[in-house]
Amino acid sequence: MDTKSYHHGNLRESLIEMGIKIISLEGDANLSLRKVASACGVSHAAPYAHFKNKDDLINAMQEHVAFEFSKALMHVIETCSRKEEILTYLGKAYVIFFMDNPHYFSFLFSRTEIMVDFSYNADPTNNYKPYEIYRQTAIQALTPTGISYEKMNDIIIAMFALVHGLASITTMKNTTYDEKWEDKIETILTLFSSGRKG
Amino acid sequence: MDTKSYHHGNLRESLIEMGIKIISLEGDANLSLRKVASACGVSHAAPYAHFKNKDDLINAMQEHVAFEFSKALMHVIETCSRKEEILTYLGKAYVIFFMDNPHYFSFLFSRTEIMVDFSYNADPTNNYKPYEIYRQTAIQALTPTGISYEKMNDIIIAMFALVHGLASITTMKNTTYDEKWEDKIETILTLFSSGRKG
DNA sequence: CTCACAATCTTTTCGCTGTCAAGATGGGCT
DNA sequence: AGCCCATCTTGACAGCGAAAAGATTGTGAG
Repeated sequence: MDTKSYHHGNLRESLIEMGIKIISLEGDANLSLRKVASACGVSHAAPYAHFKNKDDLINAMQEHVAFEFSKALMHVIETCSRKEEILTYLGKAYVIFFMDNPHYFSFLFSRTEIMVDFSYNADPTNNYKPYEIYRQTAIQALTPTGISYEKMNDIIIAMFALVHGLASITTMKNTTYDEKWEDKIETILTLFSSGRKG
Repeated sequence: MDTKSYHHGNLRESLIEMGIKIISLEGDANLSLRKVASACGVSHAAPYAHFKNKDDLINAMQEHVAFEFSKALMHVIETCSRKEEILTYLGKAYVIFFMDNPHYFSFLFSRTEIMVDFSYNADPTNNYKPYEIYRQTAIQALTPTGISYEKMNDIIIAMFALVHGLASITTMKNTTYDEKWEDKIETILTLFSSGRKG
């Protein structure tokens, strides 16, 4: 905060937040270490006291955004009153998070961290990973139906792919859709499960 | 071909193909005009005789890959003998195209060209655009079911999002899945329609 | 045939970038 | 009080996209 002192005092956090701000406004292509440093009122090499290199800063930024994302998902899970439609609301929150910040999508999912793990021996402690959140919620929602574990696993992957695909498409550069399209998300998300019921 | 002559003779096409080769091997982050030029045995400014700037070359590369992609999809449509499962096979081809070349996915769908157009007044001449190919195939496949136009439209968007989401997930950096996971794609793709039937 | 033109390619230069090395600063512990 | 060392600055270097200016050569008009 004290812009005059030689030592910034909170540079590491400031760099992360400023970097995310730039990403959200201009996208990853326009992110440079020197620009972030300058925006923090600091010389171009100052970041190297806190991060090994540019990729190291980007990883920290990604963790920060991923945590915000998981918070948005968890909030829906914890406050949803109609548990029978929780997968629809969770999916809608998933899509809307990225519609609000389109640049976050490619930023989050094109980096080194494992955001999705479909392998049989996936780490169950990946609690903050989007697919793991969706998967555990879906298991709770689908278990009462008595579907076999194998089939439930496939269904969850399919529903997650549908949600993730909608997020990918709606955040694509120059993808066009009507204004009321956002209202359609819920309808589209329910198609899978309603189709399975009827 | 003649590496000694002052004039390359086929530089424009060579730059496009070499650029795509670099993308497929190293991803877009490692693509530079100078590297492409050097790989073509030409000075670093030579590309400017054929392309306005780097983005112009990238657009040409994207068109080239998009055409290859549409060819792969059209080939499935034209050679599919079991028309009742054409949407499954089309979706599988969609996913496998990008599994074979993971770097193509973000490259194709993060650029300026409109690859997906969900608006009501979408240009119907976008025949080579992936969503338009999928949509027209789906209309032919679903029309006999007698579903309303409105609902069919939503269903097609949902199925396309599922397919596109699978492609996005399977090509994500560091996404892990078992070897036999590729065999599961077909199963997962059929879940939507089989759920709707049963 | 020749010769000038225009397309193509090279060289040079510029500002920006990531990264590293060396030095300056000053908060906090002994 | 004085030293240490994390933090920050300055300066340098190679690689990048881009533009300007000059070199080369295929080609078509005469």
